[in-house]
Amino acid sequence: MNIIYMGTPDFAVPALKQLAFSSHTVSAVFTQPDRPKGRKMIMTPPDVKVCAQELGIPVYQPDSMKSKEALEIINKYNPDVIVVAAYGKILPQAVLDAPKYGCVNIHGSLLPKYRGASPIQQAVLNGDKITGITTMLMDAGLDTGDVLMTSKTEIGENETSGEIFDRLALLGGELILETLSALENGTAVPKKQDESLATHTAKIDKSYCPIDFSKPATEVHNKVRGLNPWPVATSKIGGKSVKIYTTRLCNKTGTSGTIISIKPLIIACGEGSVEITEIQPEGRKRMSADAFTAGHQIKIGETVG
RNA sequence: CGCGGGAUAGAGCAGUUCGGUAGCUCGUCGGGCUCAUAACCCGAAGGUCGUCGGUUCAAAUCCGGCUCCCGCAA
Repeated sequence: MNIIYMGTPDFAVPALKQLAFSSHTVSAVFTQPDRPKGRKMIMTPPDVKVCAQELGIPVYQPDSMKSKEALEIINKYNPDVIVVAAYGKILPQAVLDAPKYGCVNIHGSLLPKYRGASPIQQAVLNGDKITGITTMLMDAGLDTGDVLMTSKTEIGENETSGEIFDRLALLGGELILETLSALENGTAVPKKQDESLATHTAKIDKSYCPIDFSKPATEVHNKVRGLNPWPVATSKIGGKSVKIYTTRLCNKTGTSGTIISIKPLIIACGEGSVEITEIQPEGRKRMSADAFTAGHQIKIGETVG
C-alpha cells in the first residue's frame, strides 16, 4: 500500500521503520515542526523526522493540518492509508477522508480505556497489570474511532513507563503491519468502542511530580515508575530537592514521610514503605541510593518531602 | 547573553570564606573476630584537585579564559 505516515516522538519511530522495510511504501512523513529544547533552547528535530531522513523519505512539518496546503500535499501522494502514531495534531475531516482506507491510528492502550495524550503513563500510574496497543480507524473524536486490532502485554511490578513505551512501540510496529494486511484483504472487522468503558488521560506535566508519602507505598511506587523517564517523581531530602527515579516496595513500616533505614534507603509511606534505589539530587547526576547515602549525611527519622 | 548548582581516589561528598602536610562515608585488597555474615575491629593501596594561563616563596583554595555535567524555567 501507499502510505503517508504521521508521528512525532520516539514512540512513533519503530512503526515507521517496520513499515518502511515492509512490502508497503511510505511515500511521505508528517511530523511536528522542530522545537527549541533543553537548557540552551536549541532547535531540535522530532525523532520521527530524523528517522525519516535516514530512510530517505520526504518530511513535511506543517503548523496546521487544517490548511489547504497540507491537504494538497496529502492528495498529491494519493495515499491508500494514513498511519498516525503520536502525531500530536488534530486531523480535520478532509484529511481523515482523503485516503482510500482512511486513517489508522496506533494508540498505546487498550481502547476505550485511556483515550488521550498519556495512555501509557496512566496505566502505570494506576498500577494496571496489563496494557497494550490498539489500532483503530480514526474519526473526528479523540481516540473514539472503531477498533481494528489489539495486542496485549503485561506490566511488570517494577517496570517504568519508559520500558513499557519501548515495548509498546515495537508491538505497535508489528500490529500495524497485521492491521494493514487485514484492511487490504478485506478481513478487517472494525468494532465500535464501548462508550461506557471509556476513560480519558490528560497530558502529563511537572505538577504530577511531588511525591506524597502519606499515600500507600504502592501508590508512591506507581508514581515513581509511571513518571520515569519523564518528568520523574520528586521529593525533598535535607531541604534539597531530589528526583527519585526508581523504587522497590518494602514491607517495613514507620511514621509516613520519614527515613526508616539508610542502607538500603527506605522511606515509610502511609501503608508500607518504599526503598529508593536511584536518585538525583539537584545539580548532580543521577546516582544509586548507596552512592547518595555515602556522601550525604542522612539520619534515620529525618523527614522527607 | 533567562536563573542557578557542580567537576577533588573506583563511587558519593567535605575542604575554597581567611593560600601553607589531601580529608570523610563507602567500595577494593590484606589481616583479625565469629558457627557465620552484607555486621564489627585493625591495616594497606589508590588523587598531575576538569583544562589552560596569571598572581605568589607557596594555589584544590585568589584572578582570568576554556571544556564538560546537572537542576529550574520554557
